Order: sequence, then C-alpha cells, then structure tokens
Amino acid sequence: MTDQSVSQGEHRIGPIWHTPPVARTKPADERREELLDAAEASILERGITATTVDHVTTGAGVAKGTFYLYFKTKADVVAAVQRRYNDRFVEQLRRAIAAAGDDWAARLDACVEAGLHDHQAERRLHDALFLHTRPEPGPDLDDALDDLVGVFRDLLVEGVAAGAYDVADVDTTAVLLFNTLHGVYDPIWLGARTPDEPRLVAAARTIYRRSVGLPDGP
Amino acid sequence: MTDQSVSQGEHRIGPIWHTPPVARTKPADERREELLDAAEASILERGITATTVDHVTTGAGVAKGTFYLYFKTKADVVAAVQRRYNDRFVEQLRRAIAAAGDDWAARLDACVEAGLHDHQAERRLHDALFLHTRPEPGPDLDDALDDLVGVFRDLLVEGVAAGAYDVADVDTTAVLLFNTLHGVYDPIWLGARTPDEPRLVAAARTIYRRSVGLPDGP
Amino acid sequence: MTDQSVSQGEHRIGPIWHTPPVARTKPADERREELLDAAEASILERGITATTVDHVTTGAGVAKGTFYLYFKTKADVVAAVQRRYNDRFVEQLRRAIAAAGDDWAARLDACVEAGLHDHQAERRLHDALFLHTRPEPGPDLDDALDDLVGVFRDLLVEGVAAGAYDVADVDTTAVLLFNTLHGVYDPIWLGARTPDEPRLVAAARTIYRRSVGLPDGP
Amino acid sequence: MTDQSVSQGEHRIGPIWHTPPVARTKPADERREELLDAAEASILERGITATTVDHVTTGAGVAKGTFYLYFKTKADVVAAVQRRYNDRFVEQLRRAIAAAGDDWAARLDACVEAGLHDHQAERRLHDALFLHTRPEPGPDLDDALDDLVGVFRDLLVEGVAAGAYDVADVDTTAVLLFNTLHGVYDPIWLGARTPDEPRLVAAARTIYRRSVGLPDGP
DNA sequence: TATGAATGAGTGTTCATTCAT
DNA sequence: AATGAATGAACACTCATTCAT
Repeated sequence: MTDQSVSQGEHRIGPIWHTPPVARTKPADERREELLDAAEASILERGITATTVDHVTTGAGVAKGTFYLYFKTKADVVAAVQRRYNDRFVEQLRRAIAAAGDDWAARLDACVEAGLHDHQAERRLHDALFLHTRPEPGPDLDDALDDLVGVFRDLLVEGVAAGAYDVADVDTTAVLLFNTLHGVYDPIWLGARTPDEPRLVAAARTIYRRSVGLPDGP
Repeated sequence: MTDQSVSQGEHRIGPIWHTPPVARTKPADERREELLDAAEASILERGITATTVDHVTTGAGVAKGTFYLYFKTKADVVAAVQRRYNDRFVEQLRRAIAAAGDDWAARLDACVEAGLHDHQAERRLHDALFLHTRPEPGPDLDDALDDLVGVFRDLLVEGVAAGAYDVADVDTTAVLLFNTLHGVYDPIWLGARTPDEPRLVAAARTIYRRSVGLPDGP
Repeated sequence: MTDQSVSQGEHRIGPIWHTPPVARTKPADERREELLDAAEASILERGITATTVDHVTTGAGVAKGTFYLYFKTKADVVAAVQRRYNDRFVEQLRRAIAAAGDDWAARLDACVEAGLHDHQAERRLHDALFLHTRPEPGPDLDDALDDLVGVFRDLLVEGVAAGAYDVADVDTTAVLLFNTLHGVYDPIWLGARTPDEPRLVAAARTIYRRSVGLPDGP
Repeated sequence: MTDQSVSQGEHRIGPIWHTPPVARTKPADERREELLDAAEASILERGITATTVDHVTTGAGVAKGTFYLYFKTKADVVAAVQRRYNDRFVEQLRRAIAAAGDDWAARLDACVEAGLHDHQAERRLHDALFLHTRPEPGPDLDDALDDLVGVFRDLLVEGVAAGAYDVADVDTTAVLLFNTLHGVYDPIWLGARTPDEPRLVAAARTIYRRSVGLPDGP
C-alpha cells in the first residue's frame, strides 16, 4: 500500500508518473463487478468474518468510500457474492441436466457430477460462503438460494410424471438429496479424510439412483 | 458497589464472620460446566459471533478473568460446546440403534429418526453451532465430530457383514447419508418452507432404505 | 442510468436536437437561492450538523459538484442561511416598529411581539440556526447579526433622545433586552413547559416597559 | 502518548522504568471525574463536536476502552459535563442569594452578579456547552437544567409572597429574566464588542430591579 | 456552467485478552 | 482460585471536498 517508497536521495520535484494516474471513472457495472471479485477473493482467502471492507477496496484498487457507492453495507456485498455464486451454480446444474439428453438416469447422474465436480477454488468458495462464519440469512438470500433446490425438484417432478422415477414426496426428497451433496466437502465433518471425488461420485450416484427407484446400472 | 465501608469505630480484632464468606471456590469441573452451560445458552440465543466472553461469564455468574482460568480463548469454549453437543448426539444415536434390536431395517430407521427428531431447542443449538457463523475447524474438533459419522459407518459395516445391507463403498456412503440429514433444517436452504418432520422422516427413511438395498416397506 | 446507448448504426452527423437540450444553466442568483432554500429546509428538518452537502444538492435538484460553484464550504452555506434569516428578521422588526407609529410604548411592545410572535416554522428555524449545534461564528457572521441588536439599540437611542425612555446605558441595555427574547423558546431550558405565547408576550412587555421607565399599563 | 521516545543508542534490555508503570486501577469515582475533567477541558478547547473520545481518553491518560467503562457514549459524557456545570452553577447561585441576607433588592442583585460574574474559563465553558454545537436535549438534561430557572423562580415567588416584589406572572418572568443573562456573552451576537462586565452588571441590575417593581437605587 | 464518481481522513464503538490485587 | 479494571487493536461507516469530463 505505502510501497511507493520513493528511493530516497533521488532529487525530484512534482509528480512521479508521466502516465496519468489511471482513469478515474469507470462504468458502474464494471466497478461493481470488480468489487464483487475482490470480495470473493478475500472471502476465499480469509473467510467472511475476517474479510474487511478495506480488504475489498484495496483488492479492487479503489478508495474506501467507493465501496459504499456500490454496496450499502458489508453484509450487502457478502449477500451479493453469495447470490452470484448461487446463480452460477444453478446455471451450471441446468446445463448439465440439459446436456444429459433424455435419459432419466443420465440426468440424475449429471446432477451428482455437477454437484460434486467443482473446481477446487469453487468448492472452497462454496464452503467459505455457505459453511463458515455465515451471516444470518435474509429473505433476499432465501429466494435466490431456493432456486438451487428448485432445479433438482423440477427434475424429480418431470421424471415422476414421465414414469421414470418412483418418488412419493418429491418436495421433501429434493431437499434431502440436495442436502446429501451440499456441504459434503465440509472439512469439519471429514477432517483430512475427505473421500476422493471419484469415490464420492460413485457412491452418490448409487444413492441417487436407488432413491428414485432406478437400478445402480452402468 | 464499593460500599465495603466497614462501620468505623467499632473495635474488633480478627475476622467478623463465623461462617466462611461464601464458598468462593468451586470444584473445577463444576465451574467449567457452568461456563459451558452459559456459553451454550448464549450461543443458542445469539449465535457464536454475537456471543461475547462477557455474556458467558455473566451467565455463569463469575468474573471475566475466571473465564480464562478454564478456557484459553473464546474459540476454545465454542469448540468445547460443540464437542459436548456432539458427544450427546453420538450417545443418543448409539442408544437409538441399540434399542432397535436386531432388525437391520429398524436400525436404519432409528438413525433417521434420531437424526431428525431433535427437540426444538436442540435443533436450534445444532444450527447455531454448526451452520451459522462457525469458526474455523481445528484438528481437535475434527476428531470429535468424526465420531458421529463413525457411528453410522459402523452400522453400515455391520449390516454389510451380516449380509443385510448392500453397499459398495461403506466409508463414502456413510459420509453422504449422514450429510443427507445434517443441516436439513438449515433455514438458508429452506427459508420458511421447512418440510414438517413427519414428511422428512418418511422421505429420509425411503432414501436410507433404498440406498442400502432394502425395500421401502415397513 | 448509464443507458445513453445511442442506437448504433444510424448514420448521423451533428447534434440531434433542434431545441436546446434543456436549460442546464440558470441565472446564478436563482441557483444560489435554490441551494439556500434547500439548505434551510434541511437544517429545519435535521439541524446543522446532521445536514450534509448531499441533502442540500439533492434538495435543490443539482449535482454535488454544483454546490461548490456557489459556496466554498458547508460552513459557508450555513452562514449564508443564518444571514438570510437574520436579514428577514431585521426587516420584520423594522416594519413592526414603523407600524407602531409615534407611540413610544407601542413601539416597544411591537418589538416584543415581533420577537415572540414567530410562525412555528420560523421559530424552529431560529432555534436550529442559533441554538442547536451551531458552528463557530466567523467575523463575517458577526457583522450581519449585529444588525439585529442594532435595530433595538436605535429604538432606545431615539426614545431616550425624545425623553420618552429612561435608560442610562443604551448599548448594554439593548443587548440584554434583546437577549431576553432570543432563545426564550429554547427547549433545553424549558423542557415541555414552554410558556404559551400570550403569557410570554405579556410578561416580556412588562419587563421591557419597566426597564425603560414606562408604566405597565396599556 | 508515544512520547516515551527512547533516546536511540542507549543500550538497554527489558523495561525502562524502575518505578512501577503507575497504579493500574483507581477508585471508580476518581476515574470518572478524571474523564469528566478531560472532557471538559477538551470541550473548552475545541468545542463539543470537535472533541473526540480519543481526546478525552488521552487527556485522562487512559486507553480508549476505559472510556466506555464509565460512559455509554460520547453524548453521555457531554451530558454529564453539562450536568456538572449546571450543578455547580445552581449551587453558586443559591449561595449568592443566601449571602445577600434578607434584603430583597440585594438578593436580586446577587442573582445578576452571580449570573454575569463568571471566571473567564467558566464562561467559555458555558458557551461551548450551551451555545455551540449542542447535542439534542434529552429529558435527563431538561430536569437538571430546569433547576437553574427554578432557583430564580423560587426567589421571585418568595419576594412576591413577602410583598417585596410586584410580579404578575412569576413563572414566565423567571424564564425571561433568566434568559436575559444567559448567553449574554455569546460572541455570535456581540462579535468583538462584548460590553465589559461592570457595565453589564449595572444595566442588568436596573432591568431586574425595575422588572420586579423595585427602584433603581443602590 | 454542470456533473457525479471517486477520494480518504476521521471517528465512535466493540471486545478478546491481560494482570495486579 | 477469583476478580474486574484496564487495555488497545480493529473495523464499519460517513461525508466534505476534488476533478476529469
């Protein structure tokens, strides 16, 4: 920050840059996104509680006050980061299901894989965001996050309607099966012994398939 | 407050009380337990982050400094409360399984019921402890909490050995199925639409049974 | 907001409006007055300290930067508002005295009434301006405000010259009697027990009359 | 605070004081009073708004946190300082009246003198406290300050009862005459031309005496 | 003339932890 | 063992002011 430590002894008058000190103003969307990125990076690095507004602004290369031009409070950015993560994930899940074609077993498998096959960074972000030092959930967040379960519920509803799945209580089962994957990497439960991804995928696939009345099959 | 104004003028030698001035000192275990209780109550009421050492000592009726005679840091008590909760839960789970007798389906059901049928207060404590504003997990905590999954893993191992369950990867499945229940009440995912307990139990029972290759039926 | 997205592809040269794009610029006096009005309104509503430059510019419907085209600092507007209030009051006092005709007792009474019979809003503004959270007075302000006492001093001087009033030290008495009325509504001194106006007028009239050697009588 | 600038070059290990670093704990009353003194001094020097909690604690030679052991907020100390000032003043006024004996004219004069004859510092404190940047009055403050007018009202009531004073509306007159003195030194009204004390006393005495129907005379 | 994004110093308040008694 | 006064680093948020456009 104060690393511009001008090497003493150099005789100078006036400003040191010959290039202008950077464009002062940016499209609002871009600025907001940069702040969001910085917040996400900091949360990933230190967790929500340990992240300070200063970390965010420094990371985004803006002054402190700028933060409050785009977010009302610290809790506000955190919620925005969560929402953004969630939206990305929902999209990913939707795409995975669509890519699986018409095979109902394959669609189910796709959910499992999409749920477990996160990049390392994504997964750590997920944990930081939803497992560690999480702020009280607000109504705003609730709606956004419900989508996630909703995607899975929709799949079950369609599968049942198509006669492919055998599920009595779709709503509740969706919640439970979603839960099976969510937080599975949470270090608090697994310590150092996190099962590796292939095993997790295999075991989860079995649970999912059997739970909707499909055979384990290939 | 500082009214120790001893009535002046009265001539006296030696202490004035014939009964000891109250047992200022208590068995260490008792004190520790009281602090733990106070911490638990406060966490239940306001969550981990919002709980201060002051809340704990006030709740336990001791001076602030006393806290540090029994715990090294705030994080230390929190971990202790978590451990205590976990131990209670493990015990409860073990008892439920034992009470189910030799019926492997009943044993599985017992796990589901024990996992979901918490008292309201217990459940809120669970959420406060493990879902909201949770501190970074330490190695110490890991071991303790692993027990919980361990109980379930043991059941699967035995069931498989007895030829009653059909599970390929016991370790991983234990983690996943445990996960299915844990956090299912988490308001962040469900908002106001938490399914009621009977439906949860029914749906979870189906998932559990099917996942180990048992039929739904009672 | 940043939707100035000019429809691309349309080929055009030169400006598109034939009517000027709204009078962006106003007579300086008008703008200044609008800012002053906005400042006054905000001060009336929240007091000086709580009033921000943002409140003023928003109230005046201009951008923040515009403020600094008309005033050097926040303290500057506040002083201007004070000066404006003062000028209005001086004028009012002068008119009241003039309207009282040649009767020296009536003239004195007129001062009392003018001093106490403010509209509710005016009085609240007065208090906000001169009683609550007032900034340090500057030399600039002093001169302007001195007028107010000056009006009253002039009356005394003339009254004494005419042999109607009996006052030894006119200058000092003017300050004191002015003071008698000023701030009399100040809630800090009166709490909820502010005397009602008729009683205040009656009592103040008596003080004023007796102080210059006139009888109470009408 | 960081004035322990150890003269560099002196070779030393360990602490620098041979006398213990000052008693860490003090009687609560004393500490509170010291904080109050520091707050008063800072208010006197810079005014209420410009006074920071840091100024207060530095002035009292304690850490920032200590402040909040004795006062709930900054507004709280300010109110306490005001109350303390007020109490001192009320006491002073009471004593002055009592010292005047049975002479009703002398008692009135005593009020005038007590009201005007402040030490320079006291007067500046009064202004800082009650004239500049004053916080919103609370019910707590109201009561305390009402005492001041109350003292004067009591005098009028007794004087009227004794047949010495001729005042129709005692309550209102008390407020007005109190007001005549309060704030008379306010620089906002007088600029550099503050009348000197002897003249103020003389003129005010005349106003007071005449207002209660007494002759000017010695 | 007018704009409004950007700045960054400033401040009240909290709270885990220490330590002299 | 027990106390509780004292500490001080940390942090979210505000707002007057600037300046490139």
